[in-house]
Amino acid sequence: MLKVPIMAVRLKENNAHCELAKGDDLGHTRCALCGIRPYSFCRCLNEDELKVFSKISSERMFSDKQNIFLQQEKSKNLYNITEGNIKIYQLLTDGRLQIIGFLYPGDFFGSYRQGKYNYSAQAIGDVKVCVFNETTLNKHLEKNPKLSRELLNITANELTLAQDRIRVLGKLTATERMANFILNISDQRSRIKWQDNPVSLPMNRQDIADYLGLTIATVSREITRLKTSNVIKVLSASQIYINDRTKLSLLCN
Amino acid sequence: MLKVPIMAVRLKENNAHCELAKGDDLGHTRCALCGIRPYSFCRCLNEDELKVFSKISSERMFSDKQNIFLQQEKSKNLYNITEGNIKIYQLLTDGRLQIIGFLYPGDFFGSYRQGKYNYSAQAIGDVKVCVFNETTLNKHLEKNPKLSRELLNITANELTLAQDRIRVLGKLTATERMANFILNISDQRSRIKWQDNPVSLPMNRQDIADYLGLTIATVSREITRLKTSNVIKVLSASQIYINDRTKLSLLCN
DNA sequence: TAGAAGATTTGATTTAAATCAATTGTATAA
DNA sequence: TTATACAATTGATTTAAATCAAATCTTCTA
Repeated sequence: MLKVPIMAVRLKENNAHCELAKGDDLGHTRCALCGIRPYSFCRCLNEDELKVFSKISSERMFSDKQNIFLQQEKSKNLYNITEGNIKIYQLLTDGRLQIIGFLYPGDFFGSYRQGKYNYSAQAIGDVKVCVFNETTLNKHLEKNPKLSRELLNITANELTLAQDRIRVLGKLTATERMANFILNISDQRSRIKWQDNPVSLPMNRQDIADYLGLTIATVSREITRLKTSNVIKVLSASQIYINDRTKLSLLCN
Repeated sequence: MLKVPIMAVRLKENNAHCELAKGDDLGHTRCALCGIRPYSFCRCLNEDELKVFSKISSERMFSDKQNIFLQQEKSKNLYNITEGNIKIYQLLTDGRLQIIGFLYPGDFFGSYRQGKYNYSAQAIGDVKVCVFNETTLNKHLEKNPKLSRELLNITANELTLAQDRIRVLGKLTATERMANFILNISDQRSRIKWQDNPVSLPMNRQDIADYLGLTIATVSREITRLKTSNVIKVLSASQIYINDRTKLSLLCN
């Protein structure tokens, strides 16, 4: 594989100068009003605990392509998405980029190793997140075993998803990866009760390529193949209608 | 990628008819004598808690190529390795196989989703494991927040390692994957205070290939390349001496 | 110790996906 | 509406790794 230094330029690692969301002064009521809670780790908390939780967290907004944090930074915060999508990615020294995951409302992120984040995180479109100071949240976990259990369950589940991705990147063909991707997006959307067909893709073709370990040209060709074989309809670049879910499932492996 | 049905035969999914390890009747003292505890999730327990822990767990032995469990099985147990190595893997419908990870003494495994294991687990050589009934362990976690926290930390760390593997399989060349692999094995060994140079590889070339998303021929060629460029010495098929760790690190990416 | 079986290496050739290079499609602003 | 920039598609060619196929090297057993 040729290592193109040009790729290093592709991603502007602009520092996050985000603004506080409106209504943050009413912090203790924020969680009570949060619509994504049923799909988030804080769902295990009761009303009183939620009031405390509102106080130890704050809300921030980011706009398209803004970085929430970078991989090399000292990890100070943990995050929970309340609105929009983010991508988490690792950047190689020569500019190659691997997208580890696309995250949705309710997803918790900010995992670290030896005090540094294990990936960079960047907003795709407008994003709202809940921010927790790592130390504060850790202290809170000591006092609140329910929350530790919930986080353990969520993290263990994330791990199984990461393991599935290892299989996809290690063994599947371009066609299989693409089929998998579309079905996963659809499943993810239905999990949080969003329309699962057609699916809208918040990310562009380059992102899909960087996620699937392919190139933009291959992604485009595979989408065309799925279209030609009537498995999907491409309503617009970012709107995909699944015509034949059974056929799509069969293509997954 | 051609899908060879022959490969389905490669792996005999022999059911695990394992024997109880000697001394299991002395259950309550087993943990106290366990040498791998400092590297295992049970390290957070005090002496009294360990006695209880010895009682809710049992020890089992497996020999080379025996399956501890299969992916499609209902998950009933969780495991901790006390001796030897195991591989966890996912099998595709057409026989292709992806090794998710090689596990070492101290490693905890048996993660599941919707009541089924997320991978199959097989012994590489002789193996001793600690077995926990899932329900029993979960009840124990309720009573023991320290243990939940410890498991959370361990699982979160596993997740970061899985994310690194996603990068490796998504973006690295065969040479880079091989270099990474050797360094990772060396690091893993030094973490549990084993000799980190030369490293002995418990797995064969086919396993390495299935782990790195390559073929046996490519793995062999890459090892030859590293040998020819004096980065490593191949003492025997399974004994690799790292001649130049700096060069090896540079090859990683 | 011979020889059989299996594991590993190495060589020749093919191929899936990458790369390079236009071209077409789609927003945004003048 | 038309230019402009950017995103996505498509075509031609290259290439890294797979596949196919021997040839060695190990290990085990008779």
